[in-house]
Amino acid sequence: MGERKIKNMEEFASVSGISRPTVSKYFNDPTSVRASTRARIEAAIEQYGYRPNIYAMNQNRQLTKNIGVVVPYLADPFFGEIVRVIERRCIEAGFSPSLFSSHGEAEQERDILDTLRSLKPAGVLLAPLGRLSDKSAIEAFCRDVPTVLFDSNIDGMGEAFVGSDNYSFVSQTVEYLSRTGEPPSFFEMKTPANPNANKRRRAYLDMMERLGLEPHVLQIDGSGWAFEEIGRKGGHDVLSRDALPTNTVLCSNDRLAIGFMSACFEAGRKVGRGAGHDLRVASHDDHPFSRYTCPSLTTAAHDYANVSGHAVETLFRLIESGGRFQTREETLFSARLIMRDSA
Amino acid sequence: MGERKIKNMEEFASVSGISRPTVSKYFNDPTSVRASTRARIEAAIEQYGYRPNIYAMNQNRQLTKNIGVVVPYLADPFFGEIVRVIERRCIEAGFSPSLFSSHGEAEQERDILDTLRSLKPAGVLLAPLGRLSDKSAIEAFCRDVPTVLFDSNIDGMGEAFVGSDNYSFVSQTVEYLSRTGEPPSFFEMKTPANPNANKRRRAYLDMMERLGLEPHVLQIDGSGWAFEEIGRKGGHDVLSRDALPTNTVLCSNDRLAIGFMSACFEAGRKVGRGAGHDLRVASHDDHPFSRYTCPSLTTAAHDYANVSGHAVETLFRLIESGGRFQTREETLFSARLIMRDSA
DNA sequence: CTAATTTCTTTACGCGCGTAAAAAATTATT
DNA sequence: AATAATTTTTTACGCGCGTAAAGAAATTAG
Repeated sequence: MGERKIKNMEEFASVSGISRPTVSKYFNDPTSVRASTRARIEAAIEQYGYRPNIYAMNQNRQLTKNIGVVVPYLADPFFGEIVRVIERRCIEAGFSPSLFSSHGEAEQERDILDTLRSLKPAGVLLAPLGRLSDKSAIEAFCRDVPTVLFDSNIDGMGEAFVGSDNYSFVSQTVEYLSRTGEPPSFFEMKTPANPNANKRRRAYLDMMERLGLEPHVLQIDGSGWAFEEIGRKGGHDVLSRDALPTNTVLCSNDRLAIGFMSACFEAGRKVGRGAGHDLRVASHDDHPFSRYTCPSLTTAAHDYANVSGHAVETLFRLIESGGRFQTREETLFSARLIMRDSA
Repeated sequence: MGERKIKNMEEFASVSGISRPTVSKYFNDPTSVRASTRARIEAAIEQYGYRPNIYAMNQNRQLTKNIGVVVPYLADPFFGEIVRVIERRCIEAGFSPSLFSSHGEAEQERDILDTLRSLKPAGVLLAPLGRLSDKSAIEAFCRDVPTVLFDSNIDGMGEAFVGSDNYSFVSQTVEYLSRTGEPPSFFEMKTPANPNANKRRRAYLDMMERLGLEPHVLQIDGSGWAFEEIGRKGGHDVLSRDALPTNTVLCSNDRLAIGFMSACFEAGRKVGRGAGHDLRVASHDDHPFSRYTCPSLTTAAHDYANVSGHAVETLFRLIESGGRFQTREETLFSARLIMRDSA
């Protein structure tokens, strides 16, 4: 690199000694040209630092090499991790990921889908808001663009869903908690934004019944995505009303648990197991910060690596299959119980 | 919306009864056409749901309407918030933000700058990795693309920098801590990734000298972005070595403090002020989770709103000025002390 | 109401690349 | 070495839009 600046593919083709259509073919798919030709082109790229104009490239291509990645909420470190893996895999496979966050708002989600449509992506990985999502907008989008849903499912939408098996989270925590101490109450938001929450509540009720235990669901007020504050306020409410039937609380998710534990601390209730502790708290998700709560939070971990990895692979297969699957695929990965000090 | 599908601008122009060049002008800048014309075009957009092909639009435009937004680390909720504000403001101003995260890796940062170059953005908001950044790559990039740095500064690069005044963080916390109790030691990573860390250490040393107090810096091992774990390990090390000269610790940033407090809890040391507590911990950043540590963390808050708001405004001014400022601007916003329960 | 000004229409060209078709060159097969 | 199969070159067109220039139309000023 260092020669004079190449203006366009015509010029690049001439300095590299390869015809323009072949160069164009190379940029569309490097493996589609003979190895010796590929080497010459790559040497020239190295030497001249040429990159084709992506706008001109994508204008006529029926399908671009773009992949849209949409998450509901960026300030949740959970998605930060997922996105990191997804982006890396996309780039390795020769795609250009475009990242979008709905920031918890349905209107934003709609706008993002609109924007994505005009990006003509080869495929989209979409983690929808959930309950708040404009279902019909998502449905219409999925009809036009090959889409794999992840994290939270919406029945029938997209060609596939990849996520965690909520039942496996709850069954493990409930089993563990009731085996090692008093049975848990279930602490959750009254109107949860995420459909996973409903699955978890049902799993809780089911597991308690199976174990022959009396279920007890604590539904707290609050809406939106400020889970910690909702958990804290709800926690204070529950504690002051003395609404806990046992000394064990199972939170629907870690962020709620972080808030709840903060309320416990403020109310002078000691969280942990064994002598000298007032109550046990456990939760689900293995949020990146759950290791650092005081005490560290016993939780059930997403199989982050498999969820993100399999979501990407599914999308690649979908793209290769021309954007449609015969039948909608649903893949759920099991959780892993992480025993720490809170329960 | 609901009529037949419009294929291109030619067709849209004819159904809307406006000539194509005028329609083109409208999409480039809606205010550049007469109000009555604008109304007719917008009615037609509404009716036919037409959106111009962004690839064709951007191909010939010397300057696109894209704005690149680059953050060093997505899994940090701090940046999630910043990005939310920035994106909203960009969209309101008629730009299309493209979000990128370096995920803590210099190579990724370089690749992102490469990608951004080919996006031909009108401007870029860049929060660099800091110490790890490939300075020469950033410098070369800033020469080609109008760039405003934010969060962490690199001397002389970009046309402007917008961030927080690290001195104001530390001076407030040091002043508060030494006024209300024993003077603080400063707890930080030996080789911090972020240049803000160095400014904070110097501010600590300076403030302690001013107050006529003996400074004491605790530099702990570890590199990378897993601050909580580094803080926890370093915390255990410091506590077990009995290396604290006073009962007060000031952490360089909240994530480190979260780890440190986790170590304190594990070691049975009670954090907080007043009787019955072993040590006080304070920190800087007002990380979204700092309210929910146990005890809640006393810290100095970024002026999030002003930093993100002013960064965007500065970039808009820069774009309007043709991409160059006479002299590099530096804007620092002061921190606000948030007194909670940890100190 | 006329003149000056602003806005719009008409016409026309080009951007950088995708892509199709036919011919030429290269490589593989027998 | 001759034939078949693959890959590349040549030639050519078009995508959807930006944009420039000249003239027509609409608006504003006087």
